[in-house]
Amino acid sequence: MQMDERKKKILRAIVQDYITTAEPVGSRTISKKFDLGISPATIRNEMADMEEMGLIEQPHTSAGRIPMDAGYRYYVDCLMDRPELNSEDKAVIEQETTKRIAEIQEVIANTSKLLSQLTSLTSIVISPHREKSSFSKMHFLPYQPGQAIMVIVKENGVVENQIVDIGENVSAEELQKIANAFNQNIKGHSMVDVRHGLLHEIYSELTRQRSLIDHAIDLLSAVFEEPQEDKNKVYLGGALNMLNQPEFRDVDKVRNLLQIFEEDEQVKKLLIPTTDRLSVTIGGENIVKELKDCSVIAATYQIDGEHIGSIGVIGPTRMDYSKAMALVDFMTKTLTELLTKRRKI
Amino acid sequence: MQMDERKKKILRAIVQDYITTAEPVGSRTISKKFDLGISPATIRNEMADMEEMGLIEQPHTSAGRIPMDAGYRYYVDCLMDRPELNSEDKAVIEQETTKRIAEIQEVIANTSKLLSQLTSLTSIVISPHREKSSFSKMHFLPYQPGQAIMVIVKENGVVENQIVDIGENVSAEELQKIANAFNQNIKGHSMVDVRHGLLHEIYSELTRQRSLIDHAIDLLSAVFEEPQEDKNKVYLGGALNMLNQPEFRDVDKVRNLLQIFEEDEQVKKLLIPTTDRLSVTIGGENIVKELKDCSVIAATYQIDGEHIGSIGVIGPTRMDYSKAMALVDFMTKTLTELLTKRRKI
DNA sequence: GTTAGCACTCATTAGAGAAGAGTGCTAACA
DNA sequence: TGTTAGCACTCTTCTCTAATGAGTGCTAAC
Repeated sequence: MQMDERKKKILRAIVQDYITTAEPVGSRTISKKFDLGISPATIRNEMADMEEMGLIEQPHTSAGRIPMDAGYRYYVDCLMDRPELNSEDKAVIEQETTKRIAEIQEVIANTSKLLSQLTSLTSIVISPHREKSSFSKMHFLPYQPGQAIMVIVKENGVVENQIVDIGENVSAEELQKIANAFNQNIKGHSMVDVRHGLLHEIYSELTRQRSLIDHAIDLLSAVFEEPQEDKNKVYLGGALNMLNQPEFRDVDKVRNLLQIFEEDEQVKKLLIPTTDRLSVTIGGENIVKELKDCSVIAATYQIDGEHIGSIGVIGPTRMDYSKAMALVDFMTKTLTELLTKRRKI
Repeated sequence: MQMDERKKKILRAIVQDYITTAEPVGSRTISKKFDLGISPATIRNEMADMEEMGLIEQPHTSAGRIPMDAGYRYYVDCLMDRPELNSEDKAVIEQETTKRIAEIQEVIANTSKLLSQLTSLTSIVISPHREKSSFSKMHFLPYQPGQAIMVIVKENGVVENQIVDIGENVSAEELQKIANAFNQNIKGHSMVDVRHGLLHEIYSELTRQRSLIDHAIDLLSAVFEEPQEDKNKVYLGGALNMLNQPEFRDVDKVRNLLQIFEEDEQVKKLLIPTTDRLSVTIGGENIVKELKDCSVIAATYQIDGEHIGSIGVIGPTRMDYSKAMALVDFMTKTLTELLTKRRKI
């Protein structure tokens, strides 16, 4: 069966009405609200066809139609208005993002918050992968007797530090030697590399200064064995917005949903980009099967052309795709811009 | 009216039964489950007395009794078993806290998680006040042409860093001079102090090296004017545990509750300690009136005897006070210990 | 002072009937 | 041949009623 013009108009009407009302849409409603110039009976015939095609369904015999996943998919791909940002939202974003912010963590947290506010959906932002960044340099600073501050500079401009025990009898000069050995060997390598092999090279390099080696290895191991805590940290915003959706009137559903939100690994799965551009995952297309009634709009943001994290929103399949897509798209660009600029601060 | 021994036993039975079943407790139930040696009729008479005293109430005429706030209060103050930790929980805590953890943030996040797990309630931990910590030292490290890494060491052992623009024509020696001026003047002062007055002293100190002053002031201002973002950060754990309580079968209640959890300021209010020791706030005693059906167990943790943050759990008034109090108490001590030890690492 | 017995209250549950929304089908119409 | 009006039918939702059951308060007996 083909989707002729009239069917398209009717499907479009069904999706749009259902998005705003969350009620099954009947033939009479369409005939009255949308000026299609055809009678309810005709609409009924067309709807029966589209039901056969798997685009819409009836919750029960005497109810109107609601879109199925395939119906939303067709709507998003073929029927929807071009996603475009309204000027108020744009103004809000620009106002919020011009604030100068020091911490990269905060930039991302703010992005998440803003996105959920504007969409009234739940936002997900995944921060840059920590292990991917490469080393640039390492320094030691004096702290207290027996301790030093180890400062690690990465090539992406992130600086980390840690107080380390060095033992009373290690001098500043010795520390400098360790730092030098370190700097010569690992510049440009990622943490993963270091942990998986380079450690040994540094080790053999350092055997020439026998007295330092034990300390050095201990220090390096301590730092690299640090659990990969916040690599790919997940920021969720507006999880509560979900509770305003009539889809989640039931506490059990709410619990199941929030449970998934609490597991970072699950949330990460949702944002795996399917395309290079804006990706839209509808209902059952989701990898996480518990979210078969939710849709995800996602995109990746970049630094210097490299995809380093993801950003997206999640909501019921019955969401305003056009608005959500416009906002995710714009926020992705904004975030890319912000992070690229940040590097130069 | 007086609370004689028999009334106490009955109230104790009501509270304990209600805590486990969440159902109103009838006179027959008490007579059967608890071996008090008196008939339901007698229990009914006593219950009528206690209802008059405002300790218990009936949800409706033909229901059993449930404790009122005052009833819980009396139970906690006079009737409850001494809060004592069971050995399994203790073992779990000890196992979890012996892991070596680098970031103070993470120590606190873990504490929060652990506490919610063991109590099946929602945990709240408030991190140390950032502005209160005093300066110890400042360093500059080379980074890229025109930029340097500024490392700030606080007296509580926290180290922060930031990449700063210094202009192409500032040498390493000049930076060192700035650092020295800085170190001589502000050691032992808090960020607030610096912002509110010391800046000028440093300024006049530095006038002797006229060429450096502009840079110095700029750098300092930039760092200190940074918004006080994460001062008193709030960590919530197991907010979902609340949804398992029959008290929150209703989505509206869930939303109201989670809404409060999302506002850090509200959550902070809950933990304002009322006593120096473990504080128990029951139902309507809460400042946040939306939580009139919840109780909060809270305590403050310390570094070197100074109260620097709070820790607690929140749950329905119908909670296992004894267990919750034992756990909060023990975790407070554990956290104090962990943080004190950390300073010496 | 304590207890047994009993009438009473009120929430909860199940079932029946009415109302309403929307459909599918058939037959008439252009 | 496509469109429309009319109508019977289905299924949900709401309301009302009756039955059930838990638990009480009161009274009278122990």
